[in-house]
Parts: sequence; C-alpha cells; structure tokens
Amino acid sequence: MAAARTTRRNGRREALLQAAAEVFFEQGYAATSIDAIIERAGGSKRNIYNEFGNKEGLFSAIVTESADNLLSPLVIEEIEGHDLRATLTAFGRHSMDAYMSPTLIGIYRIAVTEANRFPDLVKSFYEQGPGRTAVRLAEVLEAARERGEIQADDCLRLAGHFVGMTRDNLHLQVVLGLRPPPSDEEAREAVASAVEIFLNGVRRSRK
Amino acid sequence: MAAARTTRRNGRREALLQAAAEVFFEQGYAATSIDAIIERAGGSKRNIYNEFGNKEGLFSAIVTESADNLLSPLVIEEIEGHDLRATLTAFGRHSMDAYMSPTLIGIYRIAVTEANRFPDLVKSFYEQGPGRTAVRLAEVLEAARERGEIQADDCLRLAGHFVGMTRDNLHLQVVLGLRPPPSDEEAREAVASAVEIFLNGVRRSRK
DNA sequence: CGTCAATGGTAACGCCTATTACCGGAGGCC
DNA sequence: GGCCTCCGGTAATAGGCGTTACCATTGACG
Repeated sequence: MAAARTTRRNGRREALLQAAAEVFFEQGYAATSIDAIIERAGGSKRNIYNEFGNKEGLFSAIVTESADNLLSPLVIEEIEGHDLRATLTAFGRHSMDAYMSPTLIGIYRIAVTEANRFPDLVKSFYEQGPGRTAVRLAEVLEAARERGEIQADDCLRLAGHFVGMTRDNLHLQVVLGLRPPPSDEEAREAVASAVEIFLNGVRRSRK
Repeated sequence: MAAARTTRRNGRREALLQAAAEVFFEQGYAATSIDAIIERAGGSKRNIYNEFGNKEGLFSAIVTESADNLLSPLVIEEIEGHDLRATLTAFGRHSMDAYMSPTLIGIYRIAVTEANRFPDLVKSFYEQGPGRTAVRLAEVLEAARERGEIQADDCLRLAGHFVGMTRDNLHLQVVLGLRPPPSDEEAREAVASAVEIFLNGVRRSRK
C-alpha cells in the first residue's frame, strides 16, 4: 500500500526533524554537520537529501514547523474575558511558557545569528510569533481603552512594554545559558509582578 | 626604537580587531573564516596568529574589549539626582543607546549562539553589561524605596521589569534585522512611555 | 655597512564538510 | 513468481577551513 510507505516516510521525516533540531539548536547552523544529524537520527545522508533537498531546506522546515506548533496556540487561544487583570495574567503566562520552552529558545538563538542568511525565514518567524502576539495584545488593550479602563495613546507600544516586562532579563539569561528556565512558581511571580505594575501604570492618568 | 614598533603594532592590532569584529558580527563565529578577515583587514594570516594565537583568541579579544568600551560608561556614570523620573529617563536612554549600538547588537547576536562554546565569555559579558546595569538600577530603586517614593518588595526584579520594558520588541526587531535601530526621537518616546508607566505602576500601593 | 632578530607573506598540510554517483536490495504490480 | 521502480547505504568528489613550515624582508644596533 502506498499509505504504509507514506506513514513510514512521515515517521522518518519526524525523526529527522527532531534530531536535526536538537543538533542545530545545540551547535548553531554553520557548525552543524549533516553527519552529526545522521549520527543522532540513524539512517543515511541520502535520506535527508531526498526529503529536504539540502541543508537549508532541512533548516527551513525545522523553523517553520516548530514555530507553527509552538506559536499558533498563543494566537488562536481566545483569552478574552472582560477582566483585564486576568487577561493580562493569562497572556503573560502563556507567552512566558512559550518563550522559555527549549525549542523556542533554540530557534531564537539561531534566528538571531542567521538573520542575514535567512531573512525571509526570520521575518515570518517574527510575524507569526512575537509580532502577532503583540498585535493581538494591542487589540485587547484597545478594547479596554474603549471601555475606559485604561488610558493610552499607542496600544501597540503598550503591548510591547508589557511583553518586554514579562520577558526582561529572565529571557536574556536563559538564552545566554546562564540559568535554567524559570519554574512555574518563578514564572507566576514574575508575571504577577509585571501585571501589577502595568495595570497600575496604565490605569492612572498619563500625559 | 621599540616604541615605534609597538605603536605600529597597536595600529595593526586595532585594524585587525575592527575588521574581525565586522566579519564576525555579519557572519557569526563558525561561518567566519580567517581568510575573510584578512581580506578585509589587509596583511596576512600570520599577523593574526602572531597577535591572538588562534581564532578563539581573536574572538575573545573582540568581545572583551568591545564590551569594556561600550558598557563601562553605562555603569560608571553616576546618574543619581533625587528626581526618580529624571534618573529613570537618563538610565533608559543610556541603556537603549548602548543596547542598540551596532557593536553591541553584533556581540549580542554571537553571544546568544556561542553560549555553549564560550560560556565564560558570555557570563562575563552578561555580568559586566545587562547584569550590572540591573543591579545598579536596583540600588537606585532601593534608595527611592527607602525615601518612601515607591513601594516594592523585590527591587532587582523591578529593575528587570524596567529594562525589559525599554528594550521590548524594539530590541528584538533590531536584533533580527527587521528594522534599523530607533532614531533619537523614537528612543526618546519609547523611554518616556516606559518611564511613565513604570512610575505610575510602582508609585501606588502594590499588593 | 654588516649582522641579527623578529616579523610579514606564501604555500603547503591535514582535516572536515556538503553534495552526489553508484549500486544493492526491498517492496508494489502484473 | 518475475519484473521493475524506488529508496537507502557507501564511498567518492571537490572545495574550504584552521593552522603551521618555510622563506624573504625589514629595521635596529654595533
């Protein structure tokens, strides 16, 4: 049956992507060799070249598929009661979880260095991930503004401030490998603190 | 005279560091070849190996020296009147300028991917840069807390929130090559907005 | 002006990498 | 069951890399 062959092939594809992602994320794009990937995945190089064409193709597949898996929930999930505090908290927790996940940390690391080599890839990564998140949050804030709960002149900038506040030095430290991702407890505290400041800051009259 | 030889040598050293930094920042560590550096700097490979020992030595020299030049002003400068708004604004502006400078963007890009290869280098980079900045700001906040101007339980976390807010998506976009560094005007606005939110957020009673 | 030490340039070495040519074997199809 | 197509593994190719051996040159010093 063709189907059997297809599923077997999909399994292979998955295994390859998995192994390749691990090596790419550990070593970076340039320092990763096809041999190293095969060593981890089993099989042979021919397998990779049949499935992805070349190294660039494999890398692109990883980034787009991982980004899809990780980031789409962030967008789709309709976090939207009318309680702004709850909404922000949920938003913060979800984005923190996503940003701190090993996979996204890995992608982030490579995206940063390979921005010159894969500009399109990086652009779509940003737009589907952090960019869309910010836009979505800006909409939420806009709605709150129209309800008179907050004062703001540029909701997109405000959204940026908020996500920046939740990311802050934690993300930097994790990305630099200086500390492990935060525990649930730490994440909860960081988000709560950020939400509190943000809400207070935005609620009162601003110039 | 030995002095003449020394200064000529220092000039060479500077030129090499400059050229090497450009290539490293554009291409990343692994993808940068010694030949490419020489092509840009003139001279010959022997020059590099005499001066820096090997590729790692050259790279380490770049990171430590650039970081020193760029980050030490951030710490030394004693921004400290008793006007918290002015202090925060100055702090925000300085750190924004530093973080958005092409050199620091370049270092940041590489530090992120080469964290596994050069853990010590990355650690000292963080501690001399973002880490120390946060600690310094935390001290300022602590002082304000003791004067009763703000309420806080963890000033270091608060400091992290503030710098995160000023960096926010701008830094991410610049690092990913999706937009140029902000103009003075944009930087001013972003910092002013962050300061406003932060001050309001922190001033009122927090749980 | 001759000697000597050190430095800069060229070319080689050995290794590693992405990519492909080739071949053996394992199914699908009649 | 026999043929045929496709796929996976091995080994070869061609190029690039960091590093070093070797030689020419230069500038200081007596």
